[in-house]
Amino acid sequence: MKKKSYHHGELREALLVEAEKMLVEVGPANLNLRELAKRTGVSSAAPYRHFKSKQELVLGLCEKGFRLLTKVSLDAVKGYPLDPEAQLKEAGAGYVTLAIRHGEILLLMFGGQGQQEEIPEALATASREAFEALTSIIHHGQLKGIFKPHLETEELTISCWSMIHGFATLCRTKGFQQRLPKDEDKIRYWHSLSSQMLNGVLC
Amino acid sequence: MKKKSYHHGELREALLVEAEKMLVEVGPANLNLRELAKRTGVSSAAPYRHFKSKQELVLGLCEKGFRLLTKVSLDAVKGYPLDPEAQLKEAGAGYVTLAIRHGEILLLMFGGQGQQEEIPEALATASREAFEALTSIIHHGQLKGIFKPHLETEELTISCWSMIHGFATLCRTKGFQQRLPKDEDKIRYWHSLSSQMLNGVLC
DNA sequence: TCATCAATGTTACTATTGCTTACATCGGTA
DNA sequence: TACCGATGTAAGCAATAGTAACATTGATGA
Repeated sequence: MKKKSYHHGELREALLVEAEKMLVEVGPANLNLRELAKRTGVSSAAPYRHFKSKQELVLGLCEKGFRLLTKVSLDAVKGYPLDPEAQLKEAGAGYVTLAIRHGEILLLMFGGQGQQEEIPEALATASREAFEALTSIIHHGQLKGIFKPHLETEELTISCWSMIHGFATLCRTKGFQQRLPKDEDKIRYWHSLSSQMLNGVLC
Repeated sequence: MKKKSYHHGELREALLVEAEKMLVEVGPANLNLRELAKRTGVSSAAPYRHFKSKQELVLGLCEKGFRLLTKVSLDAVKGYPLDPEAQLKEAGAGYVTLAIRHGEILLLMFGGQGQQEEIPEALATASREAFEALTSIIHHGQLKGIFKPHLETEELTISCWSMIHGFATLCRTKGFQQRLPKDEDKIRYWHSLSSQMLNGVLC
């Protein structure tokens, strides 16, 4: 049981966790710090000790999201150590799962909020690492001669990311939800799509 | 020269036009009705005669966006009347152009704002029509035997849309902007990518 | 011709919310 | 143990979404 002291102890992390829950409930437009503070059990000014502004809190969420994204690719590599093609498909499936479970954050990451003028170093790093993790899969696939080796690695990565990212974000639109109501459907659909989509990548 | 009367005349449309300009300048989070009203030259309460809430104005922007998207596909068909493959590539290029010119609206359409609980009929229709316009290209391509005919049309459409949509939205992320700073670069890049990406679709 | 009316705009207001300032409380440490 | 930096609270300001009551207009029909 948590001690109920004057100081919270891990307020920053608690705020991020609560913020995502709230995001799911009320949407990005209705996320407000007063309510968030109340839910977390602190005064409305307390969050400002950990985030300079509401915007910075949102960027904190984005950073978490990119780290999740990186983990998706890394886990895919671990899951199929010697099979870049399987890694790529698995990474895509993980991406889709992420879109289902943490869709609101994904929207922040690639949506309006996370795309402002000044991007903090921590966020830029997290974003770069996510891209590099996927690039690594592609690169190894090229070295093994499974993915087209005559193309630029980056170009191939962007191509793959476009497919994965596009499908994952489309999964979150209303019209799509009607076609694929259940989460399992989306994953299954991804596996079906990825085969034909990756035709352009495989040798 | 405009007449300066008590009544504006076309306030609804004027607000939408001004809203997009403002969106580009200040971002979705900082879009506010007071400033928008001032820019349009009316009082801060006037917009509420045309939009029940700020949210509804945003949905109005989304609707405009989907109509632009529909036009992209229809124009591609007109441009290459008998060549579904060229139509598809052209539609993709148009999509990318749209992402460059009206990126903020595209983010609203597939981002958080446009994805709320109740979607008005007009917006749902506009969205459906955009999807159908692309579906139509794919379907004709299948009938002509250019696109894989043994696959479900819808599945093929989703596959294509994922690729196009993914690349178009990625075009708007910071990391990407560094790699492809100029607009022409992005279009050229698209043409380069689309060839390999469409490998999974063509016969 | 002109009284009427619906549409559309304005002014004045409230409630909410982001953020700041001044003060309170805690845990670690010299 | 007395201090101090980190972290919390309370109170309040300014901006903004939305509402209500009133003003202006052009169209309509007796």
